[in-house]
This record gives sequence, structure tokens and C-alpha cells, in this order.
Amino acid sequence: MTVDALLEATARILVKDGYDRLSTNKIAAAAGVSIGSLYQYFPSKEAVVAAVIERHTQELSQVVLNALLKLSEHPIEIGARELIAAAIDAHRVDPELHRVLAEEVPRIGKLESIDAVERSGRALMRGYLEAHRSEIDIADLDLAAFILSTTVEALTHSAVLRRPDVLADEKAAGFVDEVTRLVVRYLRMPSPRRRHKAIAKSGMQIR
Amino acid sequence: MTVDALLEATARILVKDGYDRLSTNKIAAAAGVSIGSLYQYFPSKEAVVAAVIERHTQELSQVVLNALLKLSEHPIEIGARELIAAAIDAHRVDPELHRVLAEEVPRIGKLESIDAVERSGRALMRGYLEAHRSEIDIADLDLAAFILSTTVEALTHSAVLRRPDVLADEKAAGFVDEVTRLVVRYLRMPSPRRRHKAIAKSGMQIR
Amino acid sequence: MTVDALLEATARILVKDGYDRLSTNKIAAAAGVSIGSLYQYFPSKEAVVAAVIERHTQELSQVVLNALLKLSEHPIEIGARELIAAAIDAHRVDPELHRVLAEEVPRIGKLESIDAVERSGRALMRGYLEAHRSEIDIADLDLAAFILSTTVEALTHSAVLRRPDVLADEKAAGFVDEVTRLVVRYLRMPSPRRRHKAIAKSGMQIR
Amino acid sequence: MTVDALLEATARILVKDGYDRLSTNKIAAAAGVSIGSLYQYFPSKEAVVAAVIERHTQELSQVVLNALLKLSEHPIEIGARELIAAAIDAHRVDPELHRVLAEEVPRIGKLESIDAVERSGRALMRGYLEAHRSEIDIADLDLAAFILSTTVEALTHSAVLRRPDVLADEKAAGFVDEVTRLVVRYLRMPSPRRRHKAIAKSGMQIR
DNA sequence: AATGAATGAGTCTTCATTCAT
DNA sequence: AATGAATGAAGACTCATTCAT
Repeated sequence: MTVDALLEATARILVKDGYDRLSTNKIAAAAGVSIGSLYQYFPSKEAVVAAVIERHTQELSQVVLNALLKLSEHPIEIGARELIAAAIDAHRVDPELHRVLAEEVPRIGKLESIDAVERSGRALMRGYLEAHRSEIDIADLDLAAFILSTTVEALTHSAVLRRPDVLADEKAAGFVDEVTRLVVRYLRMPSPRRRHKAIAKSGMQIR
Repeated sequence: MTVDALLEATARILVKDGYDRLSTNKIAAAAGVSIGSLYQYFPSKEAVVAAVIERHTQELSQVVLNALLKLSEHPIEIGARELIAAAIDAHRVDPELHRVLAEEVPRIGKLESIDAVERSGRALMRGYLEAHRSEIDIADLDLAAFILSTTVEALTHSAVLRRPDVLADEKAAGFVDEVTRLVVRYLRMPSPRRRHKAIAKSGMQIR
Repeated sequence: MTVDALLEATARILVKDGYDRLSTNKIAAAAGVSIGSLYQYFPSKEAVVAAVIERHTQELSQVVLNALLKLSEHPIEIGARELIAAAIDAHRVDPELHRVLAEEVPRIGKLESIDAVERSGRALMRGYLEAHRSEIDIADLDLAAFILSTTVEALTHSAVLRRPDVLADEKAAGFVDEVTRLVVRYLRMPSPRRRHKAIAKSGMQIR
Repeated sequence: MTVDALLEATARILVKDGYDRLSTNKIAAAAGVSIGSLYQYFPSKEAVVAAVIERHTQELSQVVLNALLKLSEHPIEIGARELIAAAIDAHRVDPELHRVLAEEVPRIGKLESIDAVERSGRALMRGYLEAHRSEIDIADLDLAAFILSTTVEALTHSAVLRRPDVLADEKAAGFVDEVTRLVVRYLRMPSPRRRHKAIAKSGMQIR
């Protein structure tokens, strides 16, 4: 309970004042516990922030994972669309916290959990691409996974935090369409004549 | 000269120690100037950092602009490729400084110059798209400009800072190819020969 | 048992880290006891340290007393030698603990037990001098007792802690000889009658 | 001036409250300067205390050295007496400070200046013994120097700090006599032939 | 008798900023 | 213009001690 109050208070201050003005005294005060209690559970200020990052990234992952589980069977047109929608949802969990965590908090300890999330996102993406290899016109799956996860993350992050206008009710669908198009065109094998399983699979093309 | 030494010292400390451990006393000492002189030229610590950001973004813009001026005539296949190469070059100006500026420095004053650069990048992009409207299969040019500039910036940033391996000599060309493909397929009008709904949507192309 | 573990832990920390870095939390942790249990047996940090001092000085006294009991009959040449050897032995009980106790621990409550030991040492010494008054060329026995106990304590303390070299196997006897000589010459009555080793050595003479 | 005020304040607090209750804030307050100024001149609390030790030992050395310079020619009866008087004087410079420094301050950095003073005292003593080798009945001059400097330091320290009664006006001479006797008898070559002027003067007595 | 979470005053130290020279 | 001593608020963290369980 004390720990929870501390994490919650830290997140609130981070959002309100930024990382620069975060202090352990403030955290304790905002959490309604004494400064000593903070140090009973966390060895340092960094450790508190790390726990907040951890908790936040867990939540994000949850959202994205839930979506991914459902879509693995879908063809990429559908899969991409759902994935993008999930990424936007994930960024909506606590957008301002996400912004501060992503943009202000110094990377502590090289492979901090934010990077861990990125890596696991990339791995997931790679797995998906492999499962859909037949639909896909790409040689280096690792590179593609990097490009796609970076792109989708950047676009949803920017959209949520910098351009909320593109996500307004009447325009959101257009944004998702557009990003889906970016992704699908990038991946999609050209299949000229008609929907023919064999051709698509063989990766042949007819001029 | 004093101002220059201060900015240089600030950039060095930022790279070496991170924003958190930057202090005006350290800056003055590293610049070989008295702390009083710092305040003769800058009203506050933030102002010094802002000037460093300003200077850095000017340098970046320079690199990108130089490239852009040459390519406006080129068809998008060529244009995109050059633009991406230029973006990578820009991120190579002072990668670690760029990282710290992008990831650690708190956004001071809402529309800070990094955002300004982003906006001007978007405007440039929009101009380019307009000029090539005939080649392009896109309705909302503003949205496309946002998507493309965000994507290219994110990919080159991540590549330079997080995945230097994809920019290794023997692989760099592959990376540029791939990003170019992402951009071009996204933009390129489907070739008129066969108007086929699926084809159009899938972003296929016939070479 | 708990008390013992606490005292032992305190002594260990004192030796390892010094008085400055001693804390009740550390003590309890090192003793494998909860901090609450410490306060069940000791009213304060000082009380714990006082108990450690007490225990240590008891051990010291034991060593010295054992030696003293045996030597009261001996003439001062022998008595002094045994006393000095006993003092060295006593300082070897737990030299580093002794050093910390003597050099770092603030004197709590004026007549702290270390001083008590000194006083009782002086009393013992005075008793011995009285018993051997006939062999001794000294008027103020109190003053002599102070001088001798201070001298022997300082020399053995310094030898054990600061100059372990003078106590190395092959040199230890020489050190004891020398200190014995210091003490015996100081005390010994010049005996005019005949050339006696002691007389010659004491450098005294009557015409 | 600021530095001086800080050292003075530190010494005062050390005497009044002990090392344990010394704090940089207290020092600054007592010195009438801001805490920031303290850290302008000293990198840490330890450094301030080290400077106080340094200053104090310089003063002590001064007193002892002045005495020593004058006495090197004198025979040991005189020399010893003057040396002892000088040692007492030295301990009277700031006795309580000396006590705290000697008994409470943790030895920082092995060869801390107090040890340095001890070493230089021993060297001086050794030089003196060498110069008077002909009067002396001792083989190992190093050992003798160690014994004598330790003894005289311990006796004067204890007398000044623990037994001010033995230094009371009417008894002080007796104390000096007695310590001189300890030293001289220890050193003096037995010279059977004749009474020596110096012997009489030195306060030796034959009863 | 034992536990250990909670407390908060107090510690050392840093740092942006001022201002007299 | 330049200097750098001085300032003191604020920050991270420690620790002796209490007390409900």
C-alpha cells in the first residue's frame, strides 16, 4: 500500500512538474508518508522512478499484447490496422506520463525497461512477420521489424502527444487508415492478376 | 568568443554527464570563464541550454536543407532516397548531443526550438509533396507530411543512436533502400494499367 | 543469547567500520535480530557501546589480574617483567577493537569504564609498590603509580597497535627487556654495598 | 579570513560538543558564514577537521621545537627536564581540543597528521639521543626513541587532561622531577667514579 | 519477547544566482 | 567586461527511536 502510494505520487508529480522538479521529499509528502518510509522500500530516487517506468511499461505491454493475441491469424491488412489501433490505445493509458518518461527521464543503466519494451515489441513484430511470411515481400525480417516497430511507435506517440488533432473523433479513422496503408504497402507482396493463393504464396510476379 | 566557449562547454558536459549533472558552475569552469561572465551573456541556466539547442538545430537544418534544395526536381524515388540519406547525415553531426537534447532535456516553453525544427521540416515536406502531387496517391497532404517526417526522423534517429549496426558500411545501403521503399510505396500512385481495387489498396507496383 | 549476539555484532562493526559508521539498525541486522529487540535490552545506542566497552575491559582486567596475582611476591625485577608481558597480552585480546574503543569512541558520562579500568590499574599498582616499599626509592607512591601505569599502558598500547614490528618474535624479548629496564631503574633503590648487576644497571651510586 | 573563522568555529564546537555532534551546518553558523562558503574552501566535513588537526599540530610542534632547539647541547639531565616541560606546555596550548582530536576523531587516511607529528617527534628524539650517545647506556636508539617519546607524550597528555591535580602549582615541579628521573635513569650510563654537577642539578636525589 | 514498518529531525552537499570589486 | 566569493534554499539520504501487532 505504501509502495503503491509512492508510485502513484511519483507519477503524478512527474506529469505535473516534470522530472527536473521531482524530489524524494515531494514524493513522500504527496504520498502522505514520511521520507523515511520511501527509503524503506526504495534505495534511491532513481529506483522509485525505475519502478514507475516498470509499472507503466507493464501496463502498455498489456494493452498491446491483448491486441496482438487476437490478430495473429488475420491477414496483414487487418492485423496492421488492429495493431495500430492498439498502439494508439496504449499511448492513451497515461499520455503525459508516457511523454515525461520517454522525453525527460535520463536513461539509467543502459538497458532500462523502456528499451526492454522496445526490444520485446520488436521480437513480437518479428514473430508476426514470420507467421505471415507468405504474404510479405521482404527479405530481412529483422530490419523490417525494426523499421515497423519504430515507425508505428513514433507515429502513435507523436499523434497522441503532439498532434491530438489527428486523433479527434472525426479524423481518427483517417489517421489509422493512413498508417495502415504505410505499413501494408511496405509489406504487401505485389499480386497483379487476381487473388490467387498459389501465386501470392510463391512470391512470383507477373509483369 | 566567451559565448562560444560557454556553448561548447555546455554541449560537452551534456554529452559526458547528461542534463541532470549539468550546472552553471561546471559550464563556466569548463569554458575557462568565471561564473559571472556566464550571467553576463545568459539570464539563466535554461537560456544557455536553449542556445545550445538552437545552435544544434541550426546545424541540423543546414544539412537537411542543403540536400532538399537539390532534390526538389527529382521524382520521388530519387528524392526520397536523398532525403533519407540527408536525415542520416544530419543525425551524425553530433549524435550523442542530439540524443541528450532529444531524450533528457525538459521541453522548456512549449514550442521549443526542437519542435520548431519539426514544424519547419513538416512544412518543407508538405511543399515537396505538393510539387509532386501528380506522382502521389494521397489526399491529405498535411497528414502525409506529418506521417513521413515523423517516420523518417524516428527511423534515422533510432538507427544512428540505438542501432548503429544497421548503418555499418556494408549494411547502410540496405537500410536506406528499405526506408526508401517504405516511403515510396506509401506515396506512389498505383500504375494505371490495371485498375484493380485490391492492387491499388495493397500498394503493389509493377516495375 | 540475543544480548550476546548484539554485543558481538557491535564489536565487529566497530572494528570494520569505525564508531562513526555504527548504527543501531546495522547492529540489529548484523546480529540477526530485529531493531525492536535491541531496544528491548538497551535503552540507547550509547548503552550498547557502553556494554561492549564493559565486556572488553572485563576481559582485559582478567588477563592482567591473573598475572598480578602470581607476581606479588616476586622482587621488582621479576614483577615488572611479568606485568609488562601481561599488559602486552591484554592488548592482544582484540587489538583493533581496543584501538577503536580507545581512539574513536567519545567518552560518555565522564567516568566511563575505560577510565575505571585505569583507576583500578593504578590502585593495583599502588598496592604492589607499597608491598615492595623496601626495594623502592620513591617518596610519592601515588604519583609513581600514576606514572608507571600510564607509561606501561601507553607503551604496550602503542607497541601492539602502532608498532607491531617491535613485537615480532625475534624482537619482542628486547622490547620487554627495555620497558622492564625503564621501570626497574625508575623504582630501584640504589644499594651501596657491592657491585650488583642491578646496581650497575641502575646507574646509581654513592660516591 | 573566512577560512580562519571556520577553523576556529570547528575547534570550538569540537571542544564544546565533541566530534559526534559536529556538523557542517553548525560550523558555518558558528563561524557566521553561509554553508556554501564552507564548501567553497573545503571539499568535505572531513577536510575541515583535517585542517583543524593540521593547524593544531603545527602549533604543538612549534612549542616543542622551540624548546628542543635550545637544549641540544645540554646534558641529558637538563635536556630531559626541559623537554618534559616543553611537552607539558605544548599540551596546554588547547588541552580540550587536543583531547578531542586525540581521543574522538577517527583516524582519516592512515598517516594523518597526528601520526606525522609522532613520527617527527621520534626522529627528533633519535637525533638527540645520537648526539648524546656517550652519556647513554643504550644499544637500540630507535627503540629508545620510541619508548621515550611514547612515554613522555602519554605522561604529559594524561597529566594535563586526566590529572590536572599533579600539575597544580605546588606539585608541578614534583611531577617534572619524577618524569625526568624516569627518563634519565633509563638513559644514564652508570658512571661509578664521581658525582657530576649535572646530576645534582637535575633534581636527582640520593637518599 | 520479538518484530519491523513508520517516523522525521537532521546530515552533508549542490547549485543557481547575486554583487562588490 | 570580467571576476569569483558569498549566499542559502533545496535536495538526497541516514538513523535513533517508537509502537502497534
